[in-house]
Amino acid sequence: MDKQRYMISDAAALVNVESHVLRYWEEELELTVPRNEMGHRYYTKENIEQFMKIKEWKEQGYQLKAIKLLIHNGGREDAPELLAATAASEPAKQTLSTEVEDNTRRMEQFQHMMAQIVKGAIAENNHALGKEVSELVRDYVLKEMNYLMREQDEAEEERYKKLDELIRQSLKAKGKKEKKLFHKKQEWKPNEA
DNA sequence: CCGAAAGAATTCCTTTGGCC
DNA sequence: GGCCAAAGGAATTCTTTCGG
Repeated sequence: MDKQRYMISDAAALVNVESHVLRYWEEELELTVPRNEMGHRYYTKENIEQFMKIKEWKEQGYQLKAIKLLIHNGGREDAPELLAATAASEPAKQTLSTEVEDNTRRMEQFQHMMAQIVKGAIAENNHALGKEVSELVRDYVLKEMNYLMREQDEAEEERYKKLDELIRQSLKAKGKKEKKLFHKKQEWKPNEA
């Protein structure tokens, strides 16, 4: 099967970008573009489609790092959603109803995302991706842990407040009782030397 | 709000190799 | 040898993000 080969100028024209952009993307996204006998790049239809997809993602606002992840994730259909979910994690925090539902749902999303990412990384057996994924996961874990721990801290603080309040009330009640007893003792007051 | 820093994209320049 | 196309790297510009 002889595939049609395009020169960089042709490919650039087809993708509707400049040739240096193709070289730049190739380098930044760690793409493998075949070379001919002269060492010149040549592009197949698949390559061009890939670059078209990259351009589309760029236009949707994805950064090259994210696109790199998408590409090495095998162009999964749900990959953009994964990234979008990561990017939107902050505002999403404010829209949920109760704390319990919030935490449960977040943990589920977190677990789901972790599973998807790790699955992708293993499937690809790609070290570079592994590094990228670990960085992504690390950041996400830190954020999540920070958020959950802060919530936990607040809950604990609230508990301590209540406990403190109870102790105060208890002491107050006890104090009144003792005062009563004291007064009783005073009333009783036996003769002393 | 502004400046610094970082990332992305572009421009410019030099070198190389094929072809006439 | 001159021309053209392409590679590659350095420098520059533009855009976005972040901290004070």
